[in-house]
Amino acid sequence: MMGNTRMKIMVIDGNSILNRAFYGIRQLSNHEGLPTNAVYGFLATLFKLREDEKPDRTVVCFDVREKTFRHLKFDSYKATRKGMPDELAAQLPVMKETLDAMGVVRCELAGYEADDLIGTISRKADENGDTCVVVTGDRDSLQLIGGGTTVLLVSTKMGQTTYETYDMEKFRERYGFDPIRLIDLKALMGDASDNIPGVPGIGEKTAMQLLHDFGSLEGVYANLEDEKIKKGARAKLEAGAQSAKDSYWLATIDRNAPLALDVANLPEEHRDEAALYELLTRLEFKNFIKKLGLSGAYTAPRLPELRTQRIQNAAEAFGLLDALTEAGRVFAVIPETLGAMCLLEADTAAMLFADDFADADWDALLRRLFGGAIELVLHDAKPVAAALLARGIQPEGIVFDTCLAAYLLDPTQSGYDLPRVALAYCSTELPELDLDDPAAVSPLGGQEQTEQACARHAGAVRAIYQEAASRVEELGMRKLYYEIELPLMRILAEMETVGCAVAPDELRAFGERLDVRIHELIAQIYRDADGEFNINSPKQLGEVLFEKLHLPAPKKTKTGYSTNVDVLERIAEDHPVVPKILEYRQLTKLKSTYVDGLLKVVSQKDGRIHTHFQQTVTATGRLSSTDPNLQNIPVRTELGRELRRMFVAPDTEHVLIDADYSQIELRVLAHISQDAHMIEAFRSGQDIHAATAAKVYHVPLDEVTPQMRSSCKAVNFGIVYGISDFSLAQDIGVTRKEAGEFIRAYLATYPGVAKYMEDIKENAREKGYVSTLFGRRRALPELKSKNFNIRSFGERVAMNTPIQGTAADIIKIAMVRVHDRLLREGLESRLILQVHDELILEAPKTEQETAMRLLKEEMEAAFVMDAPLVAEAKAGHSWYDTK
DNA sequence: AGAATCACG
DNA sequence: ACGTACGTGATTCTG
Repeated sequence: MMGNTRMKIMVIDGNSILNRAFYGIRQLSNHEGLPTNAVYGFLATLFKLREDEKPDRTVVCFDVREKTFRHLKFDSYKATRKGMPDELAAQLPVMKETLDAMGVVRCELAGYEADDLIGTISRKADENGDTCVVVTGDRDSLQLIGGGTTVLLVSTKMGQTTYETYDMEKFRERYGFDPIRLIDLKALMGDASDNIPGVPGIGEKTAMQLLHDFGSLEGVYANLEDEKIKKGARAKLEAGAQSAKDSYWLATIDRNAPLALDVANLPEEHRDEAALYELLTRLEFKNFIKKLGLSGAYTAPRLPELRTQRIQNAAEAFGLLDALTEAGRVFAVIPETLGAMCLLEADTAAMLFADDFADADWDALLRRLFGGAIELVLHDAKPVAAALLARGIQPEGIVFDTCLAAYLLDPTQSGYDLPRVALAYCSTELPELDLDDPAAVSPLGGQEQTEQACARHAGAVRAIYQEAASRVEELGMRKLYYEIELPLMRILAEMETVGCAVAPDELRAFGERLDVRIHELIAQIYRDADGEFNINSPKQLGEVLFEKLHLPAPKKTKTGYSTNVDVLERIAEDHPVVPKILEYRQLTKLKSTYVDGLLKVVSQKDGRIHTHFQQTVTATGRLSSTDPNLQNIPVRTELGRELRRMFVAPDTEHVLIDADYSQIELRVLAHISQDAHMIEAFRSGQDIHAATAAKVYHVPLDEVTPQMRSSCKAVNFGIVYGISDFSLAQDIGVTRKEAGEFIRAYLATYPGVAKYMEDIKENAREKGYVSTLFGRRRALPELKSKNFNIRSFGERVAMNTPIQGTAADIIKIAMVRVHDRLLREGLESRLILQVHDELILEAPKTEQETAMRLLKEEMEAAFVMDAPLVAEAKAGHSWYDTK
């Protein structure tokens, strides 16, 4: 049976591919170069290649890291041979375990490198009449090409992995000689990276020429007197004869390693699904679990079996809710449409669908459920709360939100949807469930499956709750969770529901004005550039500016010329088209992102804009705003600021009230660092940037020039971000050295700040995390990275997060206080927006003065600091008018 | 899907 | 010596 059919065997250089993945990731400065990412990269490569190549068998070869046979002969070789970094080598066991679980054959042999094992396997495969695809990142292996053996070369550039198959033909085309002559080439020119000396003085050019003329190393030495060899080269070849011989031997892959592996009878792959699922779960490689079609069924289920109960009768439903009032916490899964509910208490999950009830009954059921008498635990409650508010139902009784808890416990995750959190907290794979999909809840089909799935989701919410609630306590985040984030969730739901009134006609008119000017600019730009092109395309724009018009190109991105505003401003004087492009950029930004973007999201129902505040996105604890983002409405340029005229009070009986904190982050810095000088500057009510300048320049306050103030303002900002001389120099336009001096002078002025910056880094390194004054945490594994860039980033984050995060905590507290007090005082004013250090209310004019005073008071009293908080409130008909 | 750009604090 | 400020989201182009 064997030997009759040609097998396709894929042989992989495990060390090479793993190393490649590791350094590939490290090249990307904003990626964390964690060794497990390299394992991920390796497996990704393996899966992809097996899909593309469809081999019958796969073998992965590894170096055994001690002495190889080459080391025995050449000490120098051993001394400098590049090994695998220890942290990566530490991943080898788990990787080998994974391969074993997949049923992939592994091959390693003491005293041999992976190269030699691959060479030997490919030779044997060839002898058996099989074909062999060698997968490696190492060009040396190209010498193995021939017979049934081809090489698939893997390379990584800028994090992009590319694959290239080399067969005999391709190699000859590329190199101009046979693959086996690669050895001769190395013998002549050497290889610094592999510490093969070659012939001293012979480089790539000469070596290629020699091989071309004489075919092989032997040929070269047999024809040393040939006239084609120049005198100098001849002398070098004579002197380096022994080195050439040694190098030839060093460069040769051993194809006769004493392998125990029976290449003719490689076993069929048998996957151990349970082990593989467990491993991939531990590694958090969920993609692979999905890709391989594994499921949690292979692990012992962590969640108990639940009974499901379908309720379609109104009396029974109200009875259930009465019973739940007496019971413990109820774990609920409810879609945003409010069209169904799954309520888990003890071991029974009750499932109710709106379609089974009269509208009035369903409404009453929702009111009862959220009436406050039942203690509800939900995952991601805000959308449900907002939907209830939109229906005029007050969402009471939500005592825990597992999504919010998971965010507080680790705010750096990329998302917190229930399946993801369930996997992280209780290794449970949840079935798909879309209760918003009318098909799932229609009486026609799939109901039972939906019930089961829903019960499992509710079960997961309970399991997460049990774990997360205690961890919130353990990490000292009880107040942060129950007194800030959870109440805020409800407030955000209200803000989203209320929305913000807009003036769409004025917005359209503004858009038309922009359009007129944009079209003028397009015509002028085409004329100036002597041709049409897509101005929106940085690629085409770069070609026009820097190739066609020959303007100096000051900077490049990884894909080509940089054409950002910094670059264009530097060359604005050099050609009349540049200022027009700058203006075009500005106007099209305003038009497409703001005018068109905002018009698209004006509600059909009430003509207002309802943003969504994200409470579980940022790593620092700030909110973010989406669909639309109302936290980045232009203000810095006069033209952009015009857009704020479109955000208005709904009628002449109302006003907008806007209050913002003055210098909240610097005040937090002063307080946290306890720097006496900075605290004093704030206490005395001075302009902080001017006061800083007076101290740094040693001049009286009234002699501070605008330039001096401006530089110090830049440093004040830079300090908060974790400054470097280079970036400061870039920002304020001085040399790097001057910027460095400036930072030194600044830190001498505020020694408490200097000490804080050092202390926080050390503290973060020791503990592995930083925290805000209110106990919000952010883990910082980056600080332990060997990669300078990653580590430096970690240090800047360690300096910045406590400041930005504490400021975020403070304004959240202010929001809760403002909201509570408006309620307590029976006012109709409503919070509608938050922009990091700014709160906006919509208020009846009759309440204007009261609300302004209240807003300022609550914001300033949110937290008593040594550098006291100051907030200024202003009122106006539009957001523009509150400046 | 990712890169480039630019809007905000 | 390294490569260069923290945190976001939307739009557009491109492979």
